[in-house]
Amino acid sequence: MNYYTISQLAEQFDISTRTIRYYEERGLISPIRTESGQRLYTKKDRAVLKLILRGKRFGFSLEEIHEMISLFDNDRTGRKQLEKTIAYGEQKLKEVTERIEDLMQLKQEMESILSDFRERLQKLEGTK
Amino acid sequence: MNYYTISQLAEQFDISTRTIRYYEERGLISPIRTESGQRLYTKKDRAVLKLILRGKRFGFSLEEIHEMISLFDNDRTGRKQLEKTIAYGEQKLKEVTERIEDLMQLKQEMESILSDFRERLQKLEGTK
DNA sequence: ATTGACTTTTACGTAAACGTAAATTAAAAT
DNA sequence: ATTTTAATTTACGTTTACGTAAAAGTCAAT
Repeated sequence: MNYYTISQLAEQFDISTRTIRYYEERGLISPIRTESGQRLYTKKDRAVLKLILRGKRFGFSLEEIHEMISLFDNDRTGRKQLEKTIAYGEQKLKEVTERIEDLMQLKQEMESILSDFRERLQKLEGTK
Repeated sequence: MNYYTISQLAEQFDISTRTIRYYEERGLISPIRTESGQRLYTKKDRAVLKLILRGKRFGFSLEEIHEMISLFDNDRTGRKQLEKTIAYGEQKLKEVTERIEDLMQLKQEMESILSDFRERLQKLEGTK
């Protein structure tokens, strides 16, 4: 298993190193360190970063993303903990589903507006 | 046709009046005024506000939303303008489609993680 | 007519999510 | 060995999207 440096990840995702360090400040990602203190990122860290960026694109706050990440990498073994995690996950799943439906409606509207514009353009072309 | 006051809209959408005035500051919404200067919102204004809030839920910035709104209420008649508007709309439509696909993938992943957790819970229940 | 609820503008404050710069140290390249 | 490039921490700055408060005018109800 080999590692990524911070600038490699920054380049891959087209974000700044500051941004990556900021996510670490906020507890979202935890790279290991070399003896001299340099950060090294595993594939898993990379995957987490990808998750963070995806969450951001959907308008989730870093705090929300933080919670969702704990859902993913969490080793909760207790029954109570498991139930809590499942309940939280179900709620988030519901939110995601709602967003999808919402977005699909938006898509519909945009398509109808677009076809309206296209029609107008057709008419203009006709009278040229 | 009758009007809404700012606090009526604020209540309907569960946002502050400050927020609505801020959207106006940014040029996203333009209510008419009474002689004394009070803002009055039409149904159309209400629809625009709804659009803004939806855009926000999807993580669009007010600036992006502004652009998308001009797409909706815009009376562009020139051929060049129409073509530009259509091109912009198609691009946004593509973005929305990508987001939907992205979200559906996220949904899949969450579902699989959840079923994994549920399985674990089952096993725990079994050994009780 | 006056109280109370609502609205307006102006303006300063704030949290989130970084940007940017400085000083220092380490790694990579020549 | 020494330049160049990349990394680290610290810390102050900035933008977006509002919150909050003050001062003053207005509308609605009693």
